[in-house]
Amino acid sequence: MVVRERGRGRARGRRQDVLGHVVEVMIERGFHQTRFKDVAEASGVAISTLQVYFSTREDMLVEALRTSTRAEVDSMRAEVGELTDPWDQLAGLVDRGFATPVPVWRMLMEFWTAAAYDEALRADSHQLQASYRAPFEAVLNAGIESGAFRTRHEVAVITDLIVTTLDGLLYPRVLAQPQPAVQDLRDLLLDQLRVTLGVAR
Amino acid sequence: MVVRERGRGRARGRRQDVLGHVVEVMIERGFHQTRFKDVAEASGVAISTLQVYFSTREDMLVEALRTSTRAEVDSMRAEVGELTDPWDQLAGLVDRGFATPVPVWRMLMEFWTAAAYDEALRADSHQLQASYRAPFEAVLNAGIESGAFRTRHEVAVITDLIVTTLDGLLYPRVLAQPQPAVQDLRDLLLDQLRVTLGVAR
Amino acid sequence: MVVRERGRGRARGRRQDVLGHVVEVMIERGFHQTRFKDVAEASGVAISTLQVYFSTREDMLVEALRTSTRAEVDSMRAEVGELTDPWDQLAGLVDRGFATPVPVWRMLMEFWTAAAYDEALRADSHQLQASYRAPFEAVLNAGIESGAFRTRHEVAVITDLIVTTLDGLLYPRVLAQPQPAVQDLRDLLLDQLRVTLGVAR
Amino acid sequence: MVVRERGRGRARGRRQDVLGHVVEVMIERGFHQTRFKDVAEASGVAISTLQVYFSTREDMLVEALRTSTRAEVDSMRAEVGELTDPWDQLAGLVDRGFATPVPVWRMLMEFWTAAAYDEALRADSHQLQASYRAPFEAVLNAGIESGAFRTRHEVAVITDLIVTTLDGLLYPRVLAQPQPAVQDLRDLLLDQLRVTLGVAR
DNA sequence: TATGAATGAGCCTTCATTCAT
DNA sequence: GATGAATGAAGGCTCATTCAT
Repeated sequence: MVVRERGRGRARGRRQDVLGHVVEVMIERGFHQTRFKDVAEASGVAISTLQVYFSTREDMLVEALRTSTRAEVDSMRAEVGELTDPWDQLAGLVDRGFATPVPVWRMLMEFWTAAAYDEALRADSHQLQASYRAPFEAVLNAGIESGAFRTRHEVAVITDLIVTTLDGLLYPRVLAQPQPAVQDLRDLLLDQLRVTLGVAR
Repeated sequence: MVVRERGRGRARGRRQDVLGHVVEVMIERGFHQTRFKDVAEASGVAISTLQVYFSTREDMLVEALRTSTRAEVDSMRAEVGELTDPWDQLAGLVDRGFATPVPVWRMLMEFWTAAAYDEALRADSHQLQASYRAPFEAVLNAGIESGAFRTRHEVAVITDLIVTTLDGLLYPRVLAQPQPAVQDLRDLLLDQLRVTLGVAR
Repeated sequence: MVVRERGRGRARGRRQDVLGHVVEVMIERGFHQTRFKDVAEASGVAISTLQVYFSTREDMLVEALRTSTRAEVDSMRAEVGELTDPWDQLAGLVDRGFATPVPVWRMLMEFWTAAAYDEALRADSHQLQASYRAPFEAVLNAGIESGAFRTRHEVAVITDLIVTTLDGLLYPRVLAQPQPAVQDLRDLLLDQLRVTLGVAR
Repeated sequence: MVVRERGRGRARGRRQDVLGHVVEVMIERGFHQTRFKDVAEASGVAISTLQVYFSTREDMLVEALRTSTRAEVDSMRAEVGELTDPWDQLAGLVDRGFATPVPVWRMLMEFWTAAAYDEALRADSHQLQASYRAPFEAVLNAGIESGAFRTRHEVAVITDLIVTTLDGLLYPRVLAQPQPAVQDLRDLLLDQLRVTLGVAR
């Protein structure tokens, strides 16, 4: 029923479209450098219309970050769930993390740096972290329960290690730093996890 | 050498002082939110004087980031070198990383996010990364040569793992996220490194 | 005549209602500070509907002032006429002026200040003044004809004195100035009028 | 020493000049219609400079009103003092009031209407009223003490009557209303005051 | 008739920068 | 060398108004 693009609810869809453009612009120019003008040009929507949609520039940017980061984590969580073997699932999650495209890293960078100066966004970032960690902890717990994993470390700590390492990829990827070599790093990390979880090679 | 405090030297000293204030302000307000006005107020130096010192706002901020990040890495490298046992040295470096104070993380965050949009700063960041990695690689190589470490992984990759994990602490610390539990994470990381390097508990 | 509440009549009634709200808002915020938005919120009518009613913001405000000031003077004129003794009538008019409530003063203030910058409103203000003066002149003339008043001054000038004094109350009342003391002022004014009109105490 | 128009204190004089232009513009366009742009054009000073001088538009307007109203009252008070006979002094003050030029009335109108919506200005208006009333009360008291005036009314009330009547001239003058006839009104007012004060014709 | 959607015009404000002292 | 004065450029925001339903 895309046909009824005209009528009272038309603005709703356009608003959503714009949010996508906001993220694009933000990735290209950075949070604080993103002007209404930029988004207007990128989206073809008049500045004043943007203000009707989002009230304030800050609100626009924040909403864009909120929705896109949430969507990103949701898509990750959806993507796993299909595998059944605990180790495969874990490795899948890790691989997903290593495969994060640079634009997504940039978006996260904008989100987190903005959060460093914004109380509300910081709270959001905590929620986001919890959402991101959940699948890891779930898989680890499932593996332990099923006997596939055996470890003397706490699930939370193992998750810490994985997630922290993945987060540590952000700047190297965004800044195109020569190190780390992701493939080798990924192999080493999984190697160590096998030892830690008592999984045969 | 207090003598050259007058003449050209005095201005140089004042300039250096100002750079410290620039970093302070930048940590508090963020790179793009740091105005001449803020630095003038923090340092007690008139705006026009700041411009005499640094020409442009961007130049001022970039110089401040460059010098302070370099100083930070230099101080870290100086701090090690005293221990003799390879494992102790490695653990020392790791502990140093875990002990990084939040303000330093914030400074790094500003540096790296700025670098994401600035070619020159990005080059700087590559140099900085090399400087930061060097002591880790040196210790690892020394340990291998002395027979203290035995591993089938490349030194560069092991360094990748350590450094990436440490970098991954940045946002959690800056954003005061509940996870990771640094102490436990540190223990797990060292545990795994012991296995990887064939070091007895 | 509730019947013509539907059709063209209903809109007319709603329009009238809105005019009342316009005056309310104008008294609270001032002529030039009164936005469509304010009136829309106060009246529960959509902005675009207001524009259908009144075309332009200025038109809306002007119409509201015109109708409300006229209504105010009309009500005053209606209120008198009942007393028979000329002096009582005159005193009644004066008392009515002294009893003018602050909101009415504010409305007049908005009307007159707007008129200072609007030719059409200024013409209205002249008409209004004439309407307001008429009862005073009528009473004075009647009193003179009946022999109740004896004076060597012209009726118009006496009216001037009364009306000007009453007008002079506007800002003190609106601004809640400590002076004048209205009761005492009223007594003194009437005292002097007795002398001027040759009326015994 | 007008010569040192250049140097550190140059801005001071320019600022004062601008305030005059602000009043001019305000008289012509009204308080709320006075834009930075208008003042910039009238004074030849750049908008941003105006903001350096006065910070905010509102501040600029308020300061202009404050200083000009004060100056106006001061000049009135200075102008009297020269006469010696109490009645002549009183009549002089009244005549001064009747002679108030329309631009001054407009300025007062702007001041008072602005004060109606601004707490701080309202306080100013109270002060201004006190300053304006003072000479009237002084003359009345002096006349009573010297025996030139004899009255059973309080000085404050007589002052109320005079000042209120004068204030009542504001809108008629600003709006060029046909009434009152100022000369006749002035004569009647003075006639009545003679009676009230027991002064022979 | 009534209203939601969209937009351009205009204004205040912040800020870096130039200039003169 | 250091600083106050002045200004242009640019962005956010408010608001009236037009258009389509």
